[in-house]
Amino acid sequence: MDRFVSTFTNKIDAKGRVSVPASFRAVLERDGYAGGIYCYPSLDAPALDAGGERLAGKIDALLNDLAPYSDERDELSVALYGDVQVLTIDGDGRIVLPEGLRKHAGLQDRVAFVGLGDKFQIWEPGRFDERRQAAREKVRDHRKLFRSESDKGPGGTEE
Amino acid sequence: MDRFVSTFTNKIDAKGRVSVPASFRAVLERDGYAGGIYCYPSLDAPALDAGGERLAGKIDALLNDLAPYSDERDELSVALYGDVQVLTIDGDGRIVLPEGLRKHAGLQDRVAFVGLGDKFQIWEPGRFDERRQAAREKVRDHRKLFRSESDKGPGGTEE
DNA sequence: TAACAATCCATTGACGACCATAAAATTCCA
DNA sequence: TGGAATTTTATGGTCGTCAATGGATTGTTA
Repeated sequence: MDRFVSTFTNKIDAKGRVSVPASFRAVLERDGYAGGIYCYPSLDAPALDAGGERLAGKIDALLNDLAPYSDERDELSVALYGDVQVLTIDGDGRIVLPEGLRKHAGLQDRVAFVGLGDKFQIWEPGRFDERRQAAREKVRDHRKLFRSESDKGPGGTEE
Repeated sequence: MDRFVSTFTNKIDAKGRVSVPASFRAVLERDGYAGGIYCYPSLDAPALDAGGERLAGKIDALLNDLAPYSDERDELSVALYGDVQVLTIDGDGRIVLPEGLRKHAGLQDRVAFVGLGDKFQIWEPGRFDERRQAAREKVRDHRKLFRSESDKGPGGTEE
């Protein structure tokens, strides 16, 4: 297992600690884990993006694609790096979410960890449900991409 | 046998476990089985879609067609990865269906496994019957196309 | 020394591994 | 062909382990 998959909802305790799902921790360790996870506010959602070294590498790559002194790159650099927090994982697999991050995602007492393949997001569970409903509507539009293979009639051949 | 065929109805026990039909397990092992099955809510039915590595590969392929950091991809990722559960099969060939999935399909104490070729669906038996009735209505309209088929239904094992 | 952060310890509840039984299908043999 | 024996499959239960959670204790710094 080398991708973040599935959704897990955990509780924030009185001291602001949350357990990172065990399966996510396993992925992080394979992913050049260096004692902490990179976490920053999602650019287009009331959520947090998080991941390990691979995610950090992708951010670098994204910025390197932009012209070195462009306004666009400067703004994106600030937007990404400026808000990045390196959250250490304690001995029991928990992290502490700083106030700024909690506020951006509207986190109260429970958080949803949502696996997205090479990164994962942290959502307030209620908001995530709303977003998921909306996303499913859109996937419905792409249904045709699944159709061609799975709806073939009897007698179809496989590879 | 490398495709999921037939319908089997099994029971959910007190711990939420269900036996995956033996013939389906055989297909999964041929399909690059890696310890679990991928399962998510069907987009257009009160049922669950499930399959092995081949199905997971299709999801990846769909996402890889989209621009890496687009909003569209993020949304689809949430809908697909976020809803996907990796269900491990225990030593006796059983899986546990999490609450969220059970709710979407309206599963109570019995489930119908419906083979669809390269994936299969999981239905609440009553709902599946309704759907099959509807399907028969349509088949009746097109009966001329199926002249040669004399007696049997969808080929299912029913009790 | 008060306040806060990091580490350690304890409880509990869920899940996985394992075993036991029953029903059904298949094989084998008279 | 009939029926007994064996294997496969479905289902039920038990027990141990680990993850999630809550609380305590130590350390650090203003």
